[in-house]
Amino acid sequence: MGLADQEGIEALSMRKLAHALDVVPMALYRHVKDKDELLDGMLDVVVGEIDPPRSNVEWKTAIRERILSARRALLRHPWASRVMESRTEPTPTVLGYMDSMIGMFRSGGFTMDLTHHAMHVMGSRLMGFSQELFNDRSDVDPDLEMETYAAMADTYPSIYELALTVSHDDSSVVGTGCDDQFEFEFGLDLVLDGLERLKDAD
Amino acid sequence: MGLADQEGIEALSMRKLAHALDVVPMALYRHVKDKDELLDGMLDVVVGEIDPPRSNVEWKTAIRERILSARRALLRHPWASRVMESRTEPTPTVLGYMDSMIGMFRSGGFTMDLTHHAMHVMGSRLMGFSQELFNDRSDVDPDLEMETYAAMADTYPSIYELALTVSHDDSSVVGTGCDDQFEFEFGLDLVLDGLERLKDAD
DNA sequence: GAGAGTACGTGTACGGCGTACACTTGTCAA
DNA sequence: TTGACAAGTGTACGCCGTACACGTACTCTC
Repeated sequence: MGLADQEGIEALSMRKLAHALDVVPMALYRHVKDKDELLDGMLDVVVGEIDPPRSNVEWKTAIRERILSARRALLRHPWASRVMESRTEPTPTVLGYMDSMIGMFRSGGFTMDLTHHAMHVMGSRLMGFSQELFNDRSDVDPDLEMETYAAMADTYPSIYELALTVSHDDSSVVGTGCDDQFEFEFGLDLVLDGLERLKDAD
Repeated sequence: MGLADQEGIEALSMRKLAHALDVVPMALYRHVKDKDELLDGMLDVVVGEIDPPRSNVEWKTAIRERILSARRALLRHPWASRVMESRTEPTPTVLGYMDSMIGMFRSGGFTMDLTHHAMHVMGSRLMGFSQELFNDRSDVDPDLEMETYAAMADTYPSIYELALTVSHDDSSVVGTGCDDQFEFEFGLDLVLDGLERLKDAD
């Protein structure tokens, strides 16, 4: 996980990991069945970092807090969401997390049906991230970025307009001006509020 | 794309593609810079299959329809969402699609700010899919699947309970009983309704 | 019609990857 | 002392993307 945190997930090959451990690649296979099992294990550690839910608070607060905790865990390991997306089968650890999450909805008064839909709606947000179309990594020079936007003005007028507005709103001079944490919570609350309305409509 | 549709995206290597085209692998590099450019091109075709928005309808209908069209395009090419997730930079085609989507919100009366948040909230749903924790491929025997669930009853009681309910609700005898299309539209409408409330609150 | 440019395909090769299989080595209980 | 067992080793295979140098055939100009 240290290697993935520092060098990026694409740098994590069985060979490089073995080298980092001063060991021959095949030695790893005494400990994991294959690379997938290694990745599953890494994810389990990340999921294990998610705080347990607080009790004696209403469902919305409890779920909100837990999901934000999941998000913090994922932000600590930038590779985790990408790996998570690539997994096709959940590990027991993840199943346990989902089970507990379902329980939180249920004990919050959700019908089984609405809980089901809720889990679907939450989607990857349950794990502390939400699939964006593209990760706007801001590892580019902000000035240059604005130039890029300016060059797009004719071709993509709406994107340009949006970029302008967002930048001006930002307290800093320029830059992407896009607060990921805010956007995440905005979406989370939108969904949770919507679910609450549906629940109370019953 | 035919090869990816039929054999799965993991079977699409430059070598296999070349073989399918009765050509030597390096010949492909006369047409694409590298494999990423090939994948980008494939996605562009998929995005091109999305119907243009209908005009003279309210924003919510227009956006809803367009996203469902995007979803149909993606369902035609099961590999597309996975590849989309893996992309890090949008192509001009995708930028165009996003630009048009932003425009739809704007002309629907959204402030620039709310449009910005809206785009984030929609996330991957904009492209016709939404990131699920795990794709419950139902390529397993339904009976066996229920057995699996039953075995999980003690360890994951909430998942078991949910699986039971969902199965019983289903009109068919058993099976996953999970209508992906319904769940997608459920989530889409939840989000769109929430956005509408925020828009009108201004 | 000759030559040059260009579009396209070829062949070989390199360095990476995951991992199957057969092997040694170190440790410790009986 | 022995023998089981956990851990690490070495070699090898078949895949992958793709750099680089080399054909080959068509087209366009003089």
